[in-house]
Amino acid sequence: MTTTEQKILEAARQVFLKKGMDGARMQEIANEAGINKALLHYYYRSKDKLFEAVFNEIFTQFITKISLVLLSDAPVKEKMSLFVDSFIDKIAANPFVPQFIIGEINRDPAIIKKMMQKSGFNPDMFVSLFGTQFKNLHFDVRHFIVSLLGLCIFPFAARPLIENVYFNNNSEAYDVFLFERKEYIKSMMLKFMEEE
Amino acid sequence: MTTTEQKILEAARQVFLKKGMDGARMQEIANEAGINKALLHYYYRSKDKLFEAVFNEIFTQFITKISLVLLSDAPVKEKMSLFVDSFIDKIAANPFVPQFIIGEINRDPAIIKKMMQKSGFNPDMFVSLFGTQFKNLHFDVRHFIVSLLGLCIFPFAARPLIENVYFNNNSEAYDVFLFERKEYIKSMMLKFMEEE
DNA sequence: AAATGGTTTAACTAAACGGTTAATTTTAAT
DNA sequence: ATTAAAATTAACCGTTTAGTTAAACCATTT
Repeated sequence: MTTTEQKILEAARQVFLKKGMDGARMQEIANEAGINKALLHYYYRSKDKLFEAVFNEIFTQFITKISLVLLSDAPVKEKMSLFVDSFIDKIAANPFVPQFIIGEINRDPAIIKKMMQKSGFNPDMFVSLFGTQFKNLHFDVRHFIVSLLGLCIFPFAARPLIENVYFNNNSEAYDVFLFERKEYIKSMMLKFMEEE
Repeated sequence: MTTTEQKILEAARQVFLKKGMDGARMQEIANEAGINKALLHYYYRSKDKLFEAVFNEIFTQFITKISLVLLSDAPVKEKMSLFVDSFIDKIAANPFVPQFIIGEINRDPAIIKKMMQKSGFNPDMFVSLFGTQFKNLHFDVRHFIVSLLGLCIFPFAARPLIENVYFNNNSEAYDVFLFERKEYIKSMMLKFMEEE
């Protein structure tokens, strides 16, 4: 059984994910949840508050996914492979998430601080933990992680464009491309990480 | 001397770039241009038309930049280096462009077709021309280009987040990071392209 | 100097928006 | 069964929004 509050959050999640804060309408969220608009304000006082709840949920989930694998103590190459596989699977299951997060942190950069402390993540944690794991390599940890994220996220965020240019808007063909992508990224990074 | 029409387009460009279609307000564009709001409708009938003009300008400029280097007949490794350097410089001079394009093509994927034909670019052109240039390598052209774009664009699109997590919101430090990025991407791709 | 026609403005309109209110229904405790 | 609290709704409110209108401006032409 799902409570009304959950139904609202789920509906808000769907609408906000697709349309973003600026494009979303309270009425549409209410319709999606199958309730009256006033009920949104009953449970979440304002559009801002409702959005914050949705963003927090999505952001926390996202950053948790990123950190879980990376904070494990597997060997770096193996860790990288694990990350690519699980991360791309995760995005494939929630394809709107990357573009949503990217859009909203650019709309309101201040939201990051708020979410970081709310979700209990400490920026230092990332730097130090990733750092100690990777320090034996001559790679720059930050560039390495940013590269990994960019390689995984970009094909989802820019999907409509790439799908048009390279796949003639064939959606199934693009799904195949996204599936192949895991192996491509892994082989690319492994070669880069080779010591010769 | 700049005409009112140009002033409007320039103002609209600034506002749309920062806030996107949904977040932009005609009044703000009018203020930015130092004119009356009705004048916007005099030159560009509607918000949609004005946005289309702005998007077309930005998109055409963007895709032209991408294609110019890639369509040259330089050797692939050299071409890749040229591309990374010039592309990152271009984005650094227009940091809002990537996020803007990504956001808007997701909001309205249909806009891509419209822009493609308006700007005279033919999708086939990319596939075939890139293809013939790269076909001697065992690399998948599409994955290769998507990787290159992701590596270059992502640090700009996700700047607020990365700047917070890795640079404690030190903007100058992040500019250095972006500058370093050119060399990092090039060395990464060169190693990947090596035949052993 | 009167008329013309493109340009610009202030004032206005209608619709959409986020949010409120007051009343009604449902739920749960006594 | 009665009552209080929680949940839900319809109607409404004030504001904001894109877009319109009619008149004023201003340089050229007649």
